[in-house]
Parts: sequence; structure tokens; C-alpha cells
Amino acid sequence: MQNEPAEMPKIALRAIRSEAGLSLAQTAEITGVSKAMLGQIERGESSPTLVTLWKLAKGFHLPLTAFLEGAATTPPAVNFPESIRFRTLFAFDPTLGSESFLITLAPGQTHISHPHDAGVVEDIFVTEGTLELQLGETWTRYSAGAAVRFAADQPHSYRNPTENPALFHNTMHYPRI
Amino acid sequence: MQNEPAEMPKIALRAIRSEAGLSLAQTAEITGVSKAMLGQIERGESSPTLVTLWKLAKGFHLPLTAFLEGAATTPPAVNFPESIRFRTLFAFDPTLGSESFLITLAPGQTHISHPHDAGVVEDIFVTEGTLELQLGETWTRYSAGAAVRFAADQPHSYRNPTENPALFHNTMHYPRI
DNA sequence: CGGTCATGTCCGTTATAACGCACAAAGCGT
DNA sequence: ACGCTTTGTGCGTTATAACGGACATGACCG
Repeated sequence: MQNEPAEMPKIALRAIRSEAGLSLAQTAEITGVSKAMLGQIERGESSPTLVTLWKLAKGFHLPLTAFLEGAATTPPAVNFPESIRFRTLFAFDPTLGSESFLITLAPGQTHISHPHDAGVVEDIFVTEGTLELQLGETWTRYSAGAAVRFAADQPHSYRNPTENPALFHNTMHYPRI
Repeated sequence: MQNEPAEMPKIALRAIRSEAGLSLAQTAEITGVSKAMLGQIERGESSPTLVTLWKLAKGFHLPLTAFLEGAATTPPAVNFPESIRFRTLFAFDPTLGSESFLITLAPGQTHISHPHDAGVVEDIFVTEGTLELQLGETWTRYSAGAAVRFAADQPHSYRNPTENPALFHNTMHYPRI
């Protein structure tokens, strides 16, 4: 089983380069990788070294993952009922070790969460409105688009200090081992 | 000009391997990369090829990004050729076995995702607009508020058939072997 | 103290990534 | 047409990634 036909990982170099409107020569200039090599990489005739990939990333001022097809991934969607306060998006799954919720916090409301087990990590992503999170003594304010990850084995609270509802994503990770 | 001291990208191989409690020989067995080469990579004496990195990722059933330390430390938002925007909310964490993105799909755009490793589960939550997900042959439409979980070890695509941008959350789970 | 096994590193050879330069094809003036 | 430029690809050489097998070290056990 082990070696799959290998489906050699393809590099998004050609797409990125043409997006930037650069020639091979120009790309060689800014990346420090030879023109010939760039061509071979684009045609899949060569499997670049990590240092070469690094040069490309630096030259284009992009993260390395921008060139890797298999690194970042994709999405889809489905229909669900609406307007809920505390909605379970994905129930706990022992194999995956996580569960996630969509939480709506009404204006002025505060929610106190008791500490979870040691090692548990919690993710917050604010999709709408503004939310304040208390960790230890300090409250921190987060607005739509903010993403926070923190250790959940400590007391923490949420509150919505605004006049509008706050909507956020909450994912709990229960680490393996 | 600029060859910056280069800050040669470091590979997290040793950490991942010891985490899994494997010897070099065992690792060579499951990845198909020779023991000697694994040692050199771990000591930074060799810059692995993309195919080699790929073998490592396959062998450990991990995404490629799990091995790249400096990959996520560059820009936060990436522009893909096809007008799809990936913003990394939480980079891959081997302990938690997950990574998550915020994805914007422009009107009329389609994005094709290659199958991931067996057992990989993908979560989608639509926060804004409408998008369609293809699993196998069938397209399904999802609107804001919809949540989907599906096996990512199959080809899948998403598209935005509307006139407005679609915004959704994407979380990848890499289950323990 | 020897064996035996496991670990990781060193060494010689082969495969191939990366280079520089030269070339063929396509574009642009004049 | 003709040069001149710019595109990308081909070719020979060099650098190095990758391999298999031998080696040194330490752990465990008689």
C-alpha cells in the first residue's frame, strides 16, 4: 500500500507568475532561481528543493503554502435552520478530538465559562459584531474578523458590550496523547 | 542583492518523528525515504526535494505544512489566481491535528480541491452569501448559516453561482492514525 | 565481560536538481 | 522584408539530494 502512484505534487508557480505578469527572466531576477529551472518546475520536469521553494516564496513575498496545491484546501456548503443562540455545528468526535459551536451573544450579555481539562485549547472567530473575552484578569476586545486561540484550562468569560448582537464561532480542541 | 543570510527553512521532522515515537529505520519504512537522508534532513545537512517532502507528509498522514516552520510566518492572506482568498485563522498544530481557514470565493468562481489523505475530515460553515459544493457527481447548494462536514479524501469542488461574494469557514481535521 | 540488538551517523555511488549559455519561435518597430 | 528584442526551451556541466550498505555507539541480557 504504501507508495501510491505518488501523484507528484504540482506547483502553482505558473499561475502565480502569470498573475503577477512576470516573464521567466524577471522571475529569475527577483527569486535568484535560474530561468531554465523555473521553466522545468512549471512543466513538472523537476521537483524543486526546499531552498528553491523558499527562494520563490521570498521573491514573490508569499507564504510557502501559496505554491503547494495540497497544503491549503477547499470548501462547500449546506442548509440549516436559522436564528439560534447556541448552536452545535459539529458535535464532539473522539477521532477528531474536537467540537464546534456557533454562538450568538445578545447585547449586554455575559457568559461565564468554567475551566476545561488541562491541555484543552479553544478557538474563537468573531463573524459579526464585537465581543470581549476575559482571560485571567484582563478583558480583551475583538471585532468581526478576529481570531483567537487560547488555553481553556483557565477560567474565562465572554460578554457583548455593544448594542448589537455578537456572533462567533467556537471550537474546542481536546489534544491527543 | 539580496541574498539574505537566508534563514534556511527549518523542517520539523525530528519533532514530528519523536512525537510519534519512531526510529529513523521505522520512519524510512513508512515514508519510503532512506534512513540516511532522514538523518541529514533532521540535522539540516540537506534540503529535501518536494517529492521527498511529499513522501514524508504521506507517511505521517499529515499535511505538508506540518513540516514547514516558517511557512505560516509570512503574509497572512494569500491571493490565489482564481480569485479565491485564503486567510489562515489557525495554522496547523500537530498536537490538535487541525488547521482552519477563512475563505472568500468571488462571484462566479469555481475552485477544485484535490483529495486529501484518507480519514481527513473537512468542516465548512457558510457565514455570508451562497455557495455550492460538489461531492462526487452531485452539487449541493448551501447558504449563510449552513454547516457541512464531509470526508475530504475524495475529489471535491466549490463554486459561487451568485452575484455576491461567498464567505465561509473551513477547518481541516487530521485524525490520529 | 562478550553477544545481540537497536539506535543514528559516515562513506562511496548514482540520480537528479540547478546552473549558464546558446538556441528557436514569436512580437515589434522601421 | 529586415534587424532587434523578448519570450520560453534545449543542452552540457556542476552541485547536491538520495540511496544502500558499512560502521560506531550505547542498551539490554546472558
